[in-house]
Amino acid sequence: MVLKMNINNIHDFNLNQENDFLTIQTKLKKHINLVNSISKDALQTCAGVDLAYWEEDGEAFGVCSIIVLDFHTKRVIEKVHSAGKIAVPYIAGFLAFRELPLIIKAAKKLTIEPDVFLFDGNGYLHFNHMGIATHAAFFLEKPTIGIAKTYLKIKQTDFVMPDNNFGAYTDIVIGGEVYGRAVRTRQDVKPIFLSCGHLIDLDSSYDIAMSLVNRESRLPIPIRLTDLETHTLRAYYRENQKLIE
DNA sequence: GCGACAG
DNA sequence: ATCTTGTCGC
Repeated sequence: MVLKMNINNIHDFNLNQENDFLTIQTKLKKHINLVNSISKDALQTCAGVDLAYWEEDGEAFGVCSIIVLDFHTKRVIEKVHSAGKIAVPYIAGFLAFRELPLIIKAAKKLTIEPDVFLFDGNGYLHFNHMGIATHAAFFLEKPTIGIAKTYLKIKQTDFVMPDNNFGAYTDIVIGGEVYGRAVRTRQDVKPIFLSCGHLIDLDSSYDIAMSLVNRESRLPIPIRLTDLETHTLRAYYRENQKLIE
C-alpha cells in the first residue's frame, strides 16, 4: 500500500511536547470529511488495526497488527504487522502520536488497499476531533472508523446509556454537535463508543461496524482478530527480542 | 494533594 | 495498554 504523507513528518517535532501535538491536530482537523455515505454493497474489504505492548530492559516495545477481511464473507485475506521500540508515552488525547509510527510501518506492507479501516480507539469523538482513527486516515487516505471500548469524557459530558438490546444506540452530543455514538453491539454487554474517523459519515460507520459483529465478541471482528493477533505476536517477539530493530 | 485518564 | 487466579455463567 502506498502512503502519500511521509512518516518522517511525524518526527519533525519534539515528540514529548503536547503543544506540538496540538498544533498538528489543529492543522489536520480542518480537513476532516464526515459527509461520505458509504454503502455496504460497495465494500469489498475492511481492515482492523491494533497494537500490544511490552517492556524489555526498561524500554517500551510494541507490535502492530493489521488484518484485512473480505467484508462480505468475513474471511481473512491478508495479515501484516510491524514491531519496534515505542518512543512516545501514552497521553490521553494524543494516542495517535504513540501508535502511528508502527501503524504506518505495517500499512506499507499491505498489498491490498482496504476499503475501510477500523481502529481500536476514538476518531471524531475527541476533544480536538483528532482521535487516532481520524489522524491515521490522513496517512492511509482511506475511510476510517473509531471503535473505543471505554468512554473518553469530553467537556464533562457523559454519554446516555443505550437500551439493552442489539443495535441500540444513543448519539453523543456535546455543545450541540454529534461527536459519536454509544452502541450496544450485543445484549447484556457494555456499549462500544463509535465515531467517524475521516472520509465517512456516522450512519455508514455504524452500519459497517454492526455488520461486523458476531457472537464471539462485542467488538467488530477485524478489531477482535487484530487484538488476538497482537498478543500472539508479542509472545513471539518476547522470546525473540533480537529480531526487533 | 486528589481525581481523571481512548490505548 | 499491562500485571494476574479464580470463578460465575451460558
